[in-house]
Amino acid sequence: MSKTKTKSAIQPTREEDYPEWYQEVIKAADLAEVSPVRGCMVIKPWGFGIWENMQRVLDGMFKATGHENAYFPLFIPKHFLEQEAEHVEGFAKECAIVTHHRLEPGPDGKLVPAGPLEEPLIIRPTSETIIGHMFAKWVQSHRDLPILINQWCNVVRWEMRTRLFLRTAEFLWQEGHTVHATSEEAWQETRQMLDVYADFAENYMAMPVIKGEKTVGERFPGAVSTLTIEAMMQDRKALQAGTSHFLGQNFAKAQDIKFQSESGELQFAWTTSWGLSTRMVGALIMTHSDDDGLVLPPKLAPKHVVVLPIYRSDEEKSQVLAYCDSLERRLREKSYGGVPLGVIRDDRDIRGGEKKWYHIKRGVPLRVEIGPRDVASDKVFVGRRDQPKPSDMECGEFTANVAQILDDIQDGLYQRALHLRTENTRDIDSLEEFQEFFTPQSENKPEIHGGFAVCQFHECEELDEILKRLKVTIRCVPLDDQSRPGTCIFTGKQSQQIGVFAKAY
RNA sequence: CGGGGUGUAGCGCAGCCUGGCUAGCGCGUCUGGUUUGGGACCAGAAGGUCGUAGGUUCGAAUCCUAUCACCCCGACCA
Repeated sequence: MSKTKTKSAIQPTREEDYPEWYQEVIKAADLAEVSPVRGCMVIKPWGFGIWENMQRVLDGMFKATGHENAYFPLFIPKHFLEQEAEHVEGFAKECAIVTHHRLEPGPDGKLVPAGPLEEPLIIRPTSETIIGHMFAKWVQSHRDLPILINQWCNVVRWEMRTRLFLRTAEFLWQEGHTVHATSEEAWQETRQMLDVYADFAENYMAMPVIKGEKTVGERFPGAVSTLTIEAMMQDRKALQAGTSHFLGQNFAKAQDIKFQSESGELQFAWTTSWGLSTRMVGALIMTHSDDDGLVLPPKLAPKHVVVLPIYRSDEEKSQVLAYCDSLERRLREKSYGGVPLGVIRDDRDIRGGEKKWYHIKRGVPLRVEIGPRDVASDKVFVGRRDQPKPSDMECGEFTANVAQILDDIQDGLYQRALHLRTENTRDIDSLEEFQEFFTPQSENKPEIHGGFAVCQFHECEELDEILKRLKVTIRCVPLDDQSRPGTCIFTGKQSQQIGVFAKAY
């Protein structure tokens, strides 16, 4: 055992080459693959199943907080994007543009674009402008407010680098857009949705997050304030997992979203927007998976239990399968996390070991192996994805406790992730220590190092340069920590706030 | 968009420098057999316009030119 134990299902291991490990986990779990289209991925059923669960949970949360779903066009007329100055500047470089509406055969027989459009159409990188345009029509009176809208859709941002789920030219997300009569109410909405995201991350993804505010440099283009949830991946880098923006009156003024107040005067409205994308699937992978492949938090797993019948003769087969039928029936009556327990059976005619590893690599939380011996003793052989060794259980005990076992896995994953973050978060009060913290031992092939550094700081150009050199970014100013006066550890200037610093995706 | 690299079977690669029989290897696939509470073994088989277009040559995966795509390092980013 000790001899073979060193070999993991995924190679390289996290320690050996984290980025490569990440790619291999996706491949081994059959979540997605690169497409023939530059920068775009194909999400395969197992990966899309995770996203569907994310959608289901989040959609429920949005509706519980009073939001409604709607749909707006994929195309945005170019001049819409030009309305808000900072917004244009932030997104112009990464826009895909449609300039024609027809194809015609060219001289060499190949199709060439014809019928140029009078005004080019931008493929939405985000929908503030098109939705704001509609809002301007919908809002007349204070009685029309608030407007609480969410849309599930795809967006395109023409990025240079591609990493499956983390950064692709096209990705899926939800974007919430709301309009309010007062600044206070819009702020409250911005905070509320950040809390919804944090709730989702911690209680469904089992991923601890830090809630914070982005600094000016990291803010959403056009926003007054951007709130974020930041998570630590297993390579100790930070991943921005969701953002909620207080847009103030910037977009309302740019797009003329006005209403008549109770007292009859015309006022600009206050807007917010908030979004969370398929990047969360990447976050989930990098938070929990191990050197044997994907590990899924049960609350978002497309399936919870896989039943693996084991038999040789036809006689054994009928016995074992009958037993599986009855077990599966009982399991399907159960529910977990508000949905029926997801049970699948794998009775493909392949070797048992191969089959077992197939499901380990895909991250199915529970494997139940049933052979003639188990049938005879009314036991099941239960393998938990979060534990190396399977164990025998009374069949009745298993079916009675399956939800609790899944909860236990869910909780264990959260605790493990929280532990990693706690272990690798450090309060730092000198530049020397900061540099040491973020400098790998070996320069050529940097080992996993660093983490979250919590430091007193003051935003300025000098700080930007230091951070750029170290490839570190300010993740956020944590909301939980009250601002406190002190000295910037980088420049010695007066400082009013502390920040979380990390290398980031 | 700058700097570097790679395109050869479904996947991973060798061959290229120094041009030469019918382009190889590993994994996977298929067939047969032996196995069977564990990612097995043996034997056999299928599968390639060597990224694309042009050029040099008696002869090009190999040399030259152009082009496209992808990867890595920068700049940008949910």
